[in-house]
Amino acid sequence: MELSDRKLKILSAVVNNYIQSAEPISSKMLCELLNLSLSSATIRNELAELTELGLLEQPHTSAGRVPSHLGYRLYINKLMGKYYLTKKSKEYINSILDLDEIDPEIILKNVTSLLANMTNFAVVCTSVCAQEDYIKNVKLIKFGKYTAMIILTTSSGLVKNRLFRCEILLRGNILEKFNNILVEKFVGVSLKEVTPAFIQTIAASLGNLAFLMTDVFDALFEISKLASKTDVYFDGQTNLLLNPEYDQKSAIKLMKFFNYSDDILDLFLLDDDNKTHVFIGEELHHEELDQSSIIVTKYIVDKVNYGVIGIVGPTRMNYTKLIANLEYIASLVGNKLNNILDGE
Amino acid sequence: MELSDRKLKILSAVVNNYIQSAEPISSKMLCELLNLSLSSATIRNELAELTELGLLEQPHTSAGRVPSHLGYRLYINKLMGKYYLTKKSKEYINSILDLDEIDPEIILKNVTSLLANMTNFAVVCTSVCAQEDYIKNVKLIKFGKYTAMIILTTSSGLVKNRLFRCEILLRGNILEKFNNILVEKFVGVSLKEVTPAFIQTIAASLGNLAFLMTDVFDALFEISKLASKTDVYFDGQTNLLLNPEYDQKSAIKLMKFFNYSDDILDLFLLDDDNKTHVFIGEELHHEELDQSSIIVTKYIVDKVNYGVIGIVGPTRMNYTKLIANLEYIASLVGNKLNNILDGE
DNA sequence: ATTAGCACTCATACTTACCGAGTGCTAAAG
DNA sequence: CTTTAGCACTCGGTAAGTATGAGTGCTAAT
Repeated sequence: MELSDRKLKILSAVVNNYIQSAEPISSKMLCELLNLSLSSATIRNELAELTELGLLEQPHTSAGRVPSHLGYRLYINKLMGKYYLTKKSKEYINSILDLDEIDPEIILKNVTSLLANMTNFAVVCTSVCAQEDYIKNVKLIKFGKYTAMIILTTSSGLVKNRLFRCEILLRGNILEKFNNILVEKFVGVSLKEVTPAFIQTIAASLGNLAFLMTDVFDALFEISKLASKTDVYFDGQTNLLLNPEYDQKSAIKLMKFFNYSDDILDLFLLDDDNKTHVFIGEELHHEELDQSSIIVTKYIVDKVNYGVIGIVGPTRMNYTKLIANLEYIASLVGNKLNNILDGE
Repeated sequence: MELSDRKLKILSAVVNNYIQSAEPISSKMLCELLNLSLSSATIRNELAELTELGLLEQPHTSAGRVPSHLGYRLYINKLMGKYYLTKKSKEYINSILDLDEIDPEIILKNVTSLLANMTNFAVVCTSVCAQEDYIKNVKLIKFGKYTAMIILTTSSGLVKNRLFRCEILLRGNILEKFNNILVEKFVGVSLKEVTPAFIQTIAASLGNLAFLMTDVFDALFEISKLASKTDVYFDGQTNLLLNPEYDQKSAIKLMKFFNYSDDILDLFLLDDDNKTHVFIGEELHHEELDQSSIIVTKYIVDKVNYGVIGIVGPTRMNYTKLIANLEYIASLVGNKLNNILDGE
């Protein structure tokens, strides 16, 4: 079914204005805004049909129109224009990100909080999904007579460390020996490969020594597991409280969802394409998020690896502007991490 | 001015019951609870005098009584009994903390979230305030042609790492040389001593080499600064939304305060004594916290060093129980960290 | 010093009324 | 066939009035 140009124009106007004002849009209001030299009655007819089609909704009989989820969907897919960031806001973003910082973890935390503050919504950001990550270096540092620390650095710039306890007395340069073995056997190994079975194989090749290294291997396994788990940075949850669409009750629900559910990340998983995606309300399939939308995109590192950055806010959000900001920041982050890892 | 025993008993009953019910306490209610074989009229007279003294308040003329800040203060200082944790809840706490984990950062994060979940309030916890902390080890790891990572471990078990960029090409074993110098010159040095001036002195003693190490020294300075800054773990902010005393508006104010104010830590600074402290409402001197109280205590590590753990909630909270839990957990954490650092 | 009794206060809930923004529909005009 | 003026209708929001009942303060008797 085809929609007339006029209908599309009207729908577009409703969405744009509702995003601004948070109030249902009336026929009279549209009359003024569109200056199509049409009477409000005509607009009303059009609105009625758009409502019939499920693209608009009425909070109650005597209220103006509000976009439905379908309406938003159409708007996002077809109608909304492209937003171009002002030079000023680009500069602002650059000024925050262009610090000398080259630690990926810190950069990503900064990005998350920057975006949360700029948008006044909640922001989720993941570390680089370490599909192809391998062990770049591993260090053992003596800490006490029976305690040591293992520090693992990966090809994607991640550093994880962990204290662990050894059953055997760590005297002399025994840790150094262990360290040499770890380096020899594990540097260059993909994180995914570091399984108990794999470690077992290595251990077997070491004869008696392997027995002394049980705790070291355990620690290596744990730290590898940790390093291959995607980190999730989450900021600005409380920003959502400031939005009129969330009353106390739904805000509480939302917060609980964010705090107790471990699978927020699932919401941000994307297909293979590198486009920005928008999920609206019910499309998220979580009752708590029916009034919320998510905009999510990838930042690409090293051509194949990537992380995701996403914004969570009420369905009534300024999609064009947010998408522009998000994509700009994602591209910056991608570049930045690329530069760092290029090992230049 | 002396208060009769009976008055104290009544005040105590008001606080105890108000903590439970969150509703103003009436004279009739007290009559039943106290079974002093007094009529409600007598109680009313007593209540009037306690109100006169500023220990109780009335939300409005025809409502029951609620403790004032002064009332809470008296209750906490003099009246409340000691709460003994049940074996079961001790066991519960132990079961969560007695994991094999020996990484201080992870332990403290766990403690913070455990306490937040147990109490349903917000919890703040600091890392060990590193007054006496010194550099235990420092490592340089090559990362790219011009990038390296510095990893600092301190005597209190802290590990901080940071990527940094070098102007000079990092070829051969040059980093190893630098590393040896750092270890030789800086291991054992107190974190507080690592100032630009101190570094300058060291550099001067190295002659030409110092020039090549500029970036390394910068990185060392940055990472020392980072390591000597107390970490603050904060959890359960959104729990506060669940409390009836915070309506949308005050909750928003509170969240803003928590998010944007860097000096939350100030609220938790304590004197030299090792007792648990309670700050009630206005005593905190922050308008946003007028309806809130803080309970805070120290965990002691190594006899002299300590960190703090604190609970933030509405003034109407179960002080005895919370104090008991807090102190128990603090002592566990102290012991645990002691064991780890004892280097056994 | 204690208590029964009573008038008084005030938050809460419920009803009623009214306003006005906005709609849907109809019938006339273009 | 499209557009529009006009009008009745709907319904959320606000305000004002009313009843209810829990709880108080005070007085006078015990």
